[in-house]
Amino acid sequence: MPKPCPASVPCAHCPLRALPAFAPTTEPEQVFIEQFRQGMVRADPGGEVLREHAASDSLYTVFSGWAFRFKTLSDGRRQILNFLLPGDFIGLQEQFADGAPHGVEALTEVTLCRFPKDRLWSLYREFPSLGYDITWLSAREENMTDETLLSVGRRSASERIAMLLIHLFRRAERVGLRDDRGVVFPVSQQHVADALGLSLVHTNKTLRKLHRLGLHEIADGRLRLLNPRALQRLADYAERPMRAIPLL
Amino acid sequence: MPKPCPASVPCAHCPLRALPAFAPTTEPEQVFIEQFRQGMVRADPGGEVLREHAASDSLYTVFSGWAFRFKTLSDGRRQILNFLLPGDFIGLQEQFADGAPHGVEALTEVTLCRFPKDRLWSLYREFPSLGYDITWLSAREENMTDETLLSVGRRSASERIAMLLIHLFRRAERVGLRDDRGVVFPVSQQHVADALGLSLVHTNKTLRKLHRLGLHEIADGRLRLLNPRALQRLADYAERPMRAIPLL
DNA sequence: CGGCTTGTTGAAGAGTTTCAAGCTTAGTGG
DNA sequence: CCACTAAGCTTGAAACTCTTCAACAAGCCG
Repeated sequence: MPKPCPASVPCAHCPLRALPAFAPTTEPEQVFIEQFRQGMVRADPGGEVLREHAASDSLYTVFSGWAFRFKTLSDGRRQILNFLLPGDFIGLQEQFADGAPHGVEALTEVTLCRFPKDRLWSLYREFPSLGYDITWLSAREENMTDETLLSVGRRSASERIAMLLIHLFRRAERVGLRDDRGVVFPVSQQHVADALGLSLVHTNKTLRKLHRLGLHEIADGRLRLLNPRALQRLADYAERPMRAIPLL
Repeated sequence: MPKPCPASVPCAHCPLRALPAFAPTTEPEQVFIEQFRQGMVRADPGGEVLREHAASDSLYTVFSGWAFRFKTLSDGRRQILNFLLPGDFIGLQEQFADGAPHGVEALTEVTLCRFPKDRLWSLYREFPSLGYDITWLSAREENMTDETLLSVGRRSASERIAMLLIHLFRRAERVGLRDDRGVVFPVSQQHVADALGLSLVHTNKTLRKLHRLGLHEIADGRLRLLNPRALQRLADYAERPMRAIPLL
């Protein structure tokens, strides 16, 4: 679904790998990844990266931009499962199901590194350490989904929003999306609503309330946490140091 | 936390492996698993298998009985993330986090096969195919959590309950827990409520409503689906053939 | 300029929670 | 053998959070 991308950054010069957020790879690993990769592709804002229920023959790593995973009910109700930022791996759930159990849509322009699904097994065979890394990424993603499930199941609207803002801020910050005006934040209120199981109207009112209380500010596609402490208290969120994670 | 278990079933005679629900393992794989395993342990109903936030040095596969994964907020609100049935793998999320991001509690008496966490990497190195299987199990679990997130975020109380009943029925059936009186169902209404992000009272009323409509019956610790079609329609759930899954 | 998307607000209504109470069953100890 | 207790299930009523409906404002783009 994503279109081919003219330019292609060699793994050796990948700006993501330079970030402290990502665990270092060995030389042979990196060489393998480079030849395993089938070039880069891109998708426009709102474009489909993975169609729900459809089969795909690719796996991806987000190189730049934002996207999200989602599921829909037949009458159109949509649940966003997770937001995808640079470094995130896409398509693993589909690897072991028949037909993508969820869709992936681009939030901004997104560029992706593409990998062949049918050769994943060879990766495990030839580089067990990379297989281990993929499991790691999978477990990490599950942890994030679990946290969201806790939010949606047991937190109030204000608490959910506080949680989401902190969480996305941290994640964006880690991949270098922060400057003195906050972090890039291409997420509409409709997306927030769909991610938290809330209606658009109530999301708007709650967001306004937190803003009025001076907890955060969203302007010009950027998010700033004005009172992180209060947000953390509201969300019942304990900050934990984040480990460096693998990057395929 | 679980206690040692006197008897120990050798993998070669494992009754689970005989079920069509599980993918066959090769002879050398099974030999490896057997020596990788550190015996069997058990936990009583209500007992802790994994303590939330605590470190553990074990991974487990459920051999018999029911358990569940959960997270709690500091004021006690609890969200059940998933139910665990025979064949399910426990502890992978913790492998890559510091401290268990969720707890695991026994619902019935549970027996588990225990594996050493610190040797997981050696499994990938020596038997990449088993590493691949573990990733598979991880992706499958994520799929289940995603489905629950869709339920809790976007389905009404009746729809959620219909979904849960179908899903648990299917899973229990697959591991041989069905007879002519339905499937074993050791789940209290409080558990249903905590799994679906509902209050106990509303769960009760909704459950009664579905029962009054003749959709299901829960009695003597057993669940029977009296009108699976109607339940599926209500839950907007499309039955898909389930693949055989790996068993460690 | 008109059309589209996103954000904003008020009011009414529905679904769900909370409070409060009683019921049944199984287990325990006198 | 029978109180007594504890856990789970059940029900009605009141309160509240969140949704739906409806309308308008602001910004962007062809």
